[in-house]
Amino acid sequence: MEDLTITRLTGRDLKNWGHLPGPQFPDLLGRANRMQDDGVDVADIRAKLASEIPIPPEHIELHEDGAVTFDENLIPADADEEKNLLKVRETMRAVMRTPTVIGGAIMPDACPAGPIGTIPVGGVVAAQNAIHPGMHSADICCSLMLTDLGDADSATVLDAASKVTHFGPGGRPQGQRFTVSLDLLDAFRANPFLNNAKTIRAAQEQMGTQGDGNHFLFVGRSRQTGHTTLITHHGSRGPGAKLYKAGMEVAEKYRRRHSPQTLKQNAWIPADSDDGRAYWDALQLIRKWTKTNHNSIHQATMEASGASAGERFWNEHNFVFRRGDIYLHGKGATPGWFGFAADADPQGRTIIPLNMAEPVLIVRGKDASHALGFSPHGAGRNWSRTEHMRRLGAKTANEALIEETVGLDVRFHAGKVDASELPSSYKPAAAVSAQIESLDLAEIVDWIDPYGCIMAGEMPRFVRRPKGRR
DNA sequence: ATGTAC
Repeated sequence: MEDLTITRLTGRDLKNWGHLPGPQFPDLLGRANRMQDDGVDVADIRAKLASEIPIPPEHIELHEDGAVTFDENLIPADADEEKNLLKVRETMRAVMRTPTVIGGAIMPDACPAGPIGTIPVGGVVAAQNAIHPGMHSADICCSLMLTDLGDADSATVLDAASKVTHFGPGGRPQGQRFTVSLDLLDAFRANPFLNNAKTIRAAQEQMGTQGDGNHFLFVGRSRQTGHTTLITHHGSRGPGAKLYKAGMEVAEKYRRRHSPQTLKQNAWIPADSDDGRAYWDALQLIRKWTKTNHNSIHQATMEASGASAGERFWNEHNFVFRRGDIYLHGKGATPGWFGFAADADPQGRTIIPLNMAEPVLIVRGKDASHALGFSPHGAGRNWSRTEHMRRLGAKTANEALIEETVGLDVRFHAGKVDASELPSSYKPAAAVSAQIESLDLAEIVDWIDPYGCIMAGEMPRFVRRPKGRR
């Protein structure tokens, strides 16, 4: 005789049918049981609920190793540079496996940054319909701005700048803050990636600040015009760092769902999603804030020195640029095609610094296809900070500074010489200049010979407090 | 890069 006992449906049955546990699960099971109580056949119940089985997330596989290639625009000059190139190559090769990536390039100043598979400094990555927060660097919109100050006295300008600019961590003290447009702050509040109390506060407190590391304020003289020239280098400071973090978090959610094989640092936000559109908008707002940051320091320096401004232009070298549906990520790479930004120099000029003792190059990019349209952003480093200290040997940072910056007025805001910013810490400037031209990346149209500069200077190393104690 | 995870 047939057994007519019907076992009551459980969550296990639903899972066997393909349903997934979640907030909707109790209701789903309740409905299944009620149908069963009403005498509905189990097969019919299963069929009735089938439309509620979630569609599994689409998984996107990595590219085969070597399937997507990148262009090398780097001529190593010695064993150190050979070693550097090998490391850059290895990390770039891993980056190229990212599913969204369709191409890449390295610049003459390329050097590794972070674990294998992280876009190097001096790296460019092209992705289709994807924004990779980890590929525009944490210092979103790190950039340079130049103002022609005519016949202003260089010493007067540098002294004035020393008084008005701000280096080091954090923002300006109360009473010395620069104003930030209320419209810009409102726009921050309207963007889901920027509508954060700490981001807004940092945007207010850190306007008119330059941070640390390789950021600088440089005064020099143009070979073309003979004019005194002010150049600043910094990025989006705290607000940008916060945006970077928020972007990485959202990208990580997509990565886990759709491409867990992709390296964490190469996670992306689909550009055509709501998240993608909001993140793109947030990048443009951070860019606007950064431009204002440069402008405010130039303006304050001019007012304090009595100089009047001639032409002014700027360019970012850590950013994402859109050409068609391709998103070009530059991490330490200068965009070199005409009109890379609506507010770029109408003459197509961009700014490439080398080191504190060398002229800053003014170039016109050649939109070289073998460089994805980019040129380098500086001289690049061959060694880590510790390796550089080792190579200085018995020489103190102060002695090295005196030796390497004869005739220049170099000031460290925090007082101590930062050895990692000395000229000897960078690749030979001449080699980078030569490669810009020999590799046909850009035309050098002017040189701003150094008078002097201000940098953050060495700061005491940050040590985190032991966990659980204060 | 950032007062370096709240």
